[in-house]
Order: sequence, then structure tokens, then C-alpha cells
Amino acid sequence: MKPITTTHGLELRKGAWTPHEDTLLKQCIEKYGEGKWHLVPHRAGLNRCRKSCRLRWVNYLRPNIKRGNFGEDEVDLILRLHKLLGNRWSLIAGRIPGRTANDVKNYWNTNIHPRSKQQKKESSDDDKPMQHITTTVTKPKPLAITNTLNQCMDDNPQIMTHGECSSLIRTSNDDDNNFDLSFGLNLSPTVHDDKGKEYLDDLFDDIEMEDGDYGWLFGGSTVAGEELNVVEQEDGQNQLFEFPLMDEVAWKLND
DNA sequence: AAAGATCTCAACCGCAACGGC
DNA sequence: TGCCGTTGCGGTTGAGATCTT
Repeated sequence: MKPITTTHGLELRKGAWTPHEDTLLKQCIEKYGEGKWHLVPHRAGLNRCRKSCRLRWVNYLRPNIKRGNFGEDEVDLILRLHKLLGNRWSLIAGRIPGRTANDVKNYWNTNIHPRSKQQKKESSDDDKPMQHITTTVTKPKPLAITNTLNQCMDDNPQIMTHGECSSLIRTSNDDDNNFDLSFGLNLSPTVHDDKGKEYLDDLFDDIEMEDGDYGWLFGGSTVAGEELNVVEQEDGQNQLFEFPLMDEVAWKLND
């Protein structure tokens, strides 16, 4: 391992972490909690930069991190979310319990992306004229809300309706809550029409619909709280995404 | 069995966003 | 309002593992 020298002459360790370093970092986070990463190396007695500490915790040491192969459902979800969000790995990973952004990114780069490139190559090898497909991804603004959301919705069932906008919530009533498929999308009244529904249905078109497991709720004015299944995230927050209207979704829907 | 090729994934780097002053 | 420190993200790298010849 190659140490680097800091401005004050101390050498910072780089490269693979040792079990001892892991223990020190774990103990530090357990004692002080996550955050204040600039203090972590000193608190933990580690000769590592704060970035390295954070990365090690987030990608490896954090509890409930799932290891091993991705399941079919997970891959399917990644594909769909990538179609919607592009390379927003942290947002995608946030929808897949136990998987980190790095995991998802690595899986995409090693398993999914090469496959799609291969398919592209194969199709271009055919004599068929290439169909020109442009893919545009949306850049949703993540909106973190506290896990009191459900309570708020009980108190105020209109919470998902923002002024003139209609809300669109994708739900999962799966008791296991394997995946949080709850999205909040603010759609303008101009896209609150069949085209909008068609686009989003198309995005998730082949998910099995069993006994109302999954579905789209177009919130005219009210969405009942119990219809929303907002899964609590590891950090105790639920997340919705707010899509600015000017984004490409609107473009696509108005196409 | 050994050497080279390929794959996997942990870790690093650079940068943009954010918040405090 | 601009500066500066901190945080978090996405792209990239490279060491070790695995596969192929």
C-alpha cells in the first residue's frame, strides 16, 4: 500500500482496509453516530482521510448491507429505475434495500451495460436499418421527508396533492416490502392525461399485477393514507422525488 | 500446471452542491 | 454575496480472483 503525505507531514494510509481499521471505524460510528466525517479519522484513531472512512462505512461496514448476487427482481428494478433516473446510482440504490450505490453501479457496469452494448452491436450487425432511439433521463430533485409522513397523511390525506398539480404514486402492497416502489411525482395538469399514464405504464409495463399488488394511483385530489406504502429507509427517512416540470418527462409526455 | 486474459468490486479521485460565516 | 470547509456523488482505477488456453 502506498501512503500519501499530508501537508502536516503525516502519512495517510490508502488501499485495502484491515480488520483492525474496520473495528476502529465501526466503534467510532457506534459511539458518535454517522456524520461529521472530517472528525472521524481523529476520533477513530485512523490514519485515513475522511473520504476513505465514509466510503468504507457506507459501502461495507454499515449494518444490513446485502452481499452476493442480485436477484431477478433487483435487476429488474435497477433496469426500470435506470430508465427513469439514468446514472443516479444513489437514488437507485435508495430504492433497493441493502444495496449501496457502489454495488448498483458496479453491477450495472459489469453485467447490464456490457450486455446492452452487445445487443446494440448485434442489432447493428443486422441488415435492418437502425432505429434511431434517443434516451433522455429525468433529473428528479430528491425530496427527503421524515418517517412521520404516514402520520401526516393520516392527519391530512391531501398531503400528496400540491396545489394545481396532481400526484402520482406507485404503490406496493407487498407485506414483505422487498422493494419500495412508492414514487411521488409532481405532474403538471398539462401532462395529467392519457399520454402521461401511457408513458409511466410503459415504463413499468410488465410487472405482474396480482390482486392489486402494484398499480398507479392518479391522485385527483385525495390519496388515502393507507393506500400509500412508504417504506422506511435505513436512515429513518422516506423519500419521494419531485420532478421539475421542465424536465424531460414533461417533454416526452407532451411529445 | 502455468501463463495470459478477463472479470469483479473495493477504493480513489475530482467535482458540484450545500451550508455556515 | 462571496469565500471556504464539508459532504456526497459519479466516473475511473487497479489489485486480486477467476477463467481460458
